[in-house]
Amino acid sequence: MSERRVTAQDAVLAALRSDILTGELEPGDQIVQESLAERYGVSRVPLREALKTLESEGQVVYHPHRGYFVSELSVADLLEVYRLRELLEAEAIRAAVPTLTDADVDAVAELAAQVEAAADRVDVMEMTVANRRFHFALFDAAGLPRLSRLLRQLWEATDAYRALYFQSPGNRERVSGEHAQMMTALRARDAEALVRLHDEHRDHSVDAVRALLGERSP
Amino acid sequence: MSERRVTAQDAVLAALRSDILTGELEPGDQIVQESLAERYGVSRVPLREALKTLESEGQVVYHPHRGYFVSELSVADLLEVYRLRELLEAEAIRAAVPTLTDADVDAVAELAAQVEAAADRVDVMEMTVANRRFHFALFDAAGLPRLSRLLRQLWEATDAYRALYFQSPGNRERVSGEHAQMMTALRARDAEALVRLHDEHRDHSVDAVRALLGERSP
DNA sequence: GTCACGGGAATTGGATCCAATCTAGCAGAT
DNA sequence: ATCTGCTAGATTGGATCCAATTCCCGTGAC
Repeated sequence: MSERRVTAQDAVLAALRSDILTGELEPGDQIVQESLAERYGVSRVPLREALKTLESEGQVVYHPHRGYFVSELSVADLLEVYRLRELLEAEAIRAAVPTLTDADVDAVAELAAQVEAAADRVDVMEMTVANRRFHFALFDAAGLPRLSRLLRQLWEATDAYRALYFQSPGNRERVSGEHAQMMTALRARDAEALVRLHDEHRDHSVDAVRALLGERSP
Repeated sequence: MSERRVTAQDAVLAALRSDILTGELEPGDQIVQESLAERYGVSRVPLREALKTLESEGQVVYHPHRGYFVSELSVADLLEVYRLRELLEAEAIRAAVPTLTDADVDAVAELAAQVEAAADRVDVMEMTVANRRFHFALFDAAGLPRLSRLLRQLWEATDAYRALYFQSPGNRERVSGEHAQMMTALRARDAEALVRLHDEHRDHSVDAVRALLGERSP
């Protein structure tokens, strides 16, 4: 994972994620391999390998002999993602909090500051990335790599909507405030409070994303 | 999923799973694409696509320019898999039980009978397959497709060891007995009892698999 | 007007070929 | 003896080409 990105399939995978996240590729779109490969400047082989990993994450769906399509997230699917996140993130936080040193907590605080800085600059893309680093710093600290991986899959499934969520100034402000509360609980090593704050934090975003989904496909 | 298997990559994927399950490909082995492709009678392209999906399931690990290797399951990883299964299966069962009709319960009972029949015939491979159908009939009834998919991934990660578990006559007998108890709880629509039985059921297999792992890599 | 049925274009699936990278083994220096 | 640097072989990564399947659209029968 941390190996330097050299292969074309990795570059293509990153490009695909970005295109899905920015809406360049919209839910329901067929992915025409020939044209996309040309756009990325590679052949179809590495593109297809990247698509296979996106398929297993549920970001695209595959129909043999018909091709890959950007997944359409239904409301039911969205709610399921958040329900599973609730379950798994609580587990991660409870496992992580007791193991964190003061230095670790400071590092997490630094990441929270980066999220806020991006919010102030109204850099939505950077905020999305920083926000993810902040939350996963906590999750990864649990030392349960499989759990981390499952959570990454679930987060990626709703990446497109999270970026939209950060578009609104009100949401950006709320996120910063909630992160600050979470840091307080974290410094107090109060795992249960942190879980509760995390749940509220997530509930706010699910409400917003659900509203977005509703207007898009009524 | 349920589309008929026509493409070579699907066939190769099934073949790879089977080879890993039977130990034809052992943990730690490098997968030499050329020779494996030849053995399966296909070119390297569909093989590589199948490997990509196994990679995302954690069945194989991938190092750029070095290749794919069959994953080695550490004790820590094993315990993590079972810990996550405990969490997610409880959720699935609680969601599923209230929705099941009498006909559904009968269908599950039929699957339990198939497991027992395979056990009596000492058909380990068939027992593995039937056992999986039995448990997932329950999980899938929750109507949470993402949850089902995560559980499939977790089960697949330990498939190789489950087959070993069924090798022992004692284990086969215990499994049948525990399934019977679970059916009783299911008929009573007692989700909590079912969750508890499921946990015990799982604990037994984790103990056995842990013992296997221990003697293999001390 | 609707439906069934070709037939050709578009698209995907897979095979083969070449380039890039890694690995193993040897030669030589220290 | 050990370490370093190099070369040759093996292996993977990617591009191109051909085959197989699907899709789209026009034609004709009713």
